[in-house]
Amino acid sequence: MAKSATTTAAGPRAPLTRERVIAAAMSAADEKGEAGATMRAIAASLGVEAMSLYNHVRGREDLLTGMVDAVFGEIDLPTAGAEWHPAMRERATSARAALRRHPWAVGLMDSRSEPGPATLRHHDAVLGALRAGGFSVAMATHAFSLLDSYIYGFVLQEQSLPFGDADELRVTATEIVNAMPADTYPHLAEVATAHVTRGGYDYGSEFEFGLDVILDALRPDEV
Amino acid sequence: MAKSATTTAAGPRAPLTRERVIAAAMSAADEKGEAGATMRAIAASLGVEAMSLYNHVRGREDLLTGMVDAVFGEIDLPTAGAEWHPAMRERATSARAALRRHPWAVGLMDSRSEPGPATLRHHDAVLGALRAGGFSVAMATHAFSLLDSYIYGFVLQEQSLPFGDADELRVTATEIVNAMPADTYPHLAEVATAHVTRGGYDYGSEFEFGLDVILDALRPDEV
DNA sequence: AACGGTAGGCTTACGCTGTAAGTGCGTCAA
DNA sequence: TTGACGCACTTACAGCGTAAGCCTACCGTT
Repeated sequence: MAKSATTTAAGPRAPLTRERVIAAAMSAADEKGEAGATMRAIAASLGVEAMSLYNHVRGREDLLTGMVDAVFGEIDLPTAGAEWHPAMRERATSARAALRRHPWAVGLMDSRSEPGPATLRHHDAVLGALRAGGFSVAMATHAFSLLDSYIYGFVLQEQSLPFGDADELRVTATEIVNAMPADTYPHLAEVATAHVTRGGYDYGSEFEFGLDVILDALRPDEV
Repeated sequence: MAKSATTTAAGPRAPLTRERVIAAAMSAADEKGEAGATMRAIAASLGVEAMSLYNHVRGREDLLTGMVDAVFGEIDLPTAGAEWHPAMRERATSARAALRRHPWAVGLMDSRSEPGPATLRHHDAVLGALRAGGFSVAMATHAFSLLDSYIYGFVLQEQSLPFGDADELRVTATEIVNAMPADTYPHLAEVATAHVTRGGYDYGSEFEFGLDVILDALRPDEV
């Protein structure tokens, strides 16, 4: 079908690369969910057959690992000379944004144990910012673990909420208040009622709250 | 094959139920990973054909949702009259233990938006403990979100580490120090070196550190 | 004692998945 | 001009979730 154009001129098809394959897989997963990003679907979006992908990727698992690494590549690195406190704040916000752009990423992380180059670079930069801020090696590890746990966990919760924005929350909360037998889950009902009456609540603002609690509790150790 | 025994006596096969199906699926996933827990494999472990499961479960998605809910059912509820601080501490430990027993659970959570009854009961009890401890509705929500984010995120990280215990960490750290081009990831190298020389570090203790930071930063608001 | 309904197994079949294996073309080096 | 090689292609297969329909053992009624 595309045979006629294949002459001496520059090929009618951009060459496949590992990066292009991973990028196509990410788009497919963003649009149709992780399960929708099949080898055939990814290949089709590149105008190619499924098996051609295997020239650039070891298999599906390798592809998923590459996708996760690419997400880390999208997170802003802490600026070189900046103060650690605002730098960590910005990084956390950027990380959350990247993980929300690619909702499949968090769910993939727990099954991947070999970090890619972008992941390593990112981790190294964060540790560096903390060390430069006066954190000891041990304390930097503590802080890093705590901050990242919070970020990943928050996004995980955020994605499993049955509502997306403030309006949907209001609708959902109303349904809950009406549907619930009133005293089976009294405290959930209390929270739901508060949101129905108050409204305008965005779960996203919870992220700021927790992040500030953690950042204010952390500080470099002077030894 | 099992035909002969089918007489008037009590049936040779325990009746299938949703609970038995979910329990079998959990065992299968614990042993062979989420991907290994196929409908056919689960059915086989119950001495039944795959399609029989559909009499008790709407489909694979429904089954996975039930499994996640069952994991929440394994988490200890905060004791009724206890102080909120130790109660939250115990719940966090119990939650981490349950999520570690079933490594597939965290990865499943982000794709499931309808909480099951055990999940609701659990959430209600935690909110109740905080409210009883003097937290306002808003503050209880903050605290809950922060604590759960930390727990989920920590387990997520824990599971994607390329080592399991202190010994494996030492081996891995040694490999990293030896294999790394020394100055591509200087701060990672620094941390790895510290672990090689010091040793005996268990990542699990990081959990305690972060948990205490958060618990100490939280307190009920007196309004 | 005989009967009809129903619950809950079973079998079959379909489209889709990841991927092993082998084929053939386009390009570049000598 | 020729040889080799990279890379996309085709074919094929086992295993997946599940729709549809069948079959039998049980139970309440008559």
